[in-house]
Amino acid sequence: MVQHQPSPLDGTFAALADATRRGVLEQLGRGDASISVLAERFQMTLTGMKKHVGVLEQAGLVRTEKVGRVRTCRLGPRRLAEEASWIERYRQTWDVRFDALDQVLAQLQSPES
Amino acid sequence: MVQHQPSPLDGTFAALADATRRGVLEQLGRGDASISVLAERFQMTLTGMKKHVGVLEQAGLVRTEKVGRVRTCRLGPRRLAEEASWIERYRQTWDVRFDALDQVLAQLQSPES
DNA sequence: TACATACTGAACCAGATGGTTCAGCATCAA
DNA sequence: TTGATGCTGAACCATCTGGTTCAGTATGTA
Repeated sequence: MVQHQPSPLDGTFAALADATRRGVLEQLGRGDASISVLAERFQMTLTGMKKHVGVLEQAGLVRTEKVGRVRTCRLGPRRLAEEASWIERYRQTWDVRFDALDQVLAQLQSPES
Repeated sequence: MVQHQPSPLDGTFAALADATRRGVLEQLGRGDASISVLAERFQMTLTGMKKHVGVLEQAGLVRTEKVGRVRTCRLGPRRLAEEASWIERYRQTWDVRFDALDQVLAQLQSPES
C-alpha cells in the first residue's frame, strides 16, 4: 500500500503549512488583491510574495490574471474538499481507537462484567 | 495581521504533506506498530522511518513508548480539530465568494431585474 | 557467553524552501 | 518622452527535508 505517485494532497497540505500563505488565502477571502498589495501587507519583497502565490496557484488554491501591469490574485478552483474528507476520516478513526482505549481503561478500573 | 509566532498548524500541515506519513497515520489507525514494522511496510530504513515518526510525534499526531528494545507507535493526542476547523472556515469563505461571483455572472447574462 | 534483533545518533547527500538582491521589461501618467 | 510603478527572472544564500550508510548501544535468546 505504499503510495508512489505524488498525491494532490501533498501540494495542498504543503501550501497550507506556511502561515504567510494561509494569511494570503484569508486575505483573498476578503477580496481580490494584487501581488504588490499582498507583498506590502505581509512585509515582503514582490519577488518573495510572487513565489508564495506561485505555490498557492500550483496547488489550485489561487488563480491569477494579469491585466496591464497588475497581476490580480483571487481564490482558485480548489475547495479543499479532499483535504477536508481526509481529515474527517482520520478524526473518525481517532475517535474509534480512543473509544476502544477508554473501554479498556474502564474495564481495568471496574471489571464487574 | 502578519503572524510571527509559528502556529501549531504549520507543523501538522507539514506533517500531513507527505504521503508516507499520511500512510503511517492510516496504518496506526488500524493498530499500533513498531518502528521496524512501519519501516518494512513502507520499504525504508529504520533510520528513515524513525525520522518520519519523529516529525509526526513532534506534531502531536503520534505517541511512542519504548519497552525493551521495541518502540511502539500509536496515534497521538492531536485530533486535527484546529486543522479541520481552519479548512471548514476556508470552505465557507470560498462558497460565499463563488456564490457572489455566480450572481454577478447571472446578472450579466440575464439582467432583467 | 555469543549472536541476533531493534533501535539510535552522527554524518552525509541532493534537492526543496523561503527568503533576498539586482537587473530587466512593460505599462501607465504627466 | 520621461519617469514612476508593477511585475518578472536569474542568481544567490542559509536552512530544512527526505533519504541514506555506518557505527554504536541495549535487549532478548540459545
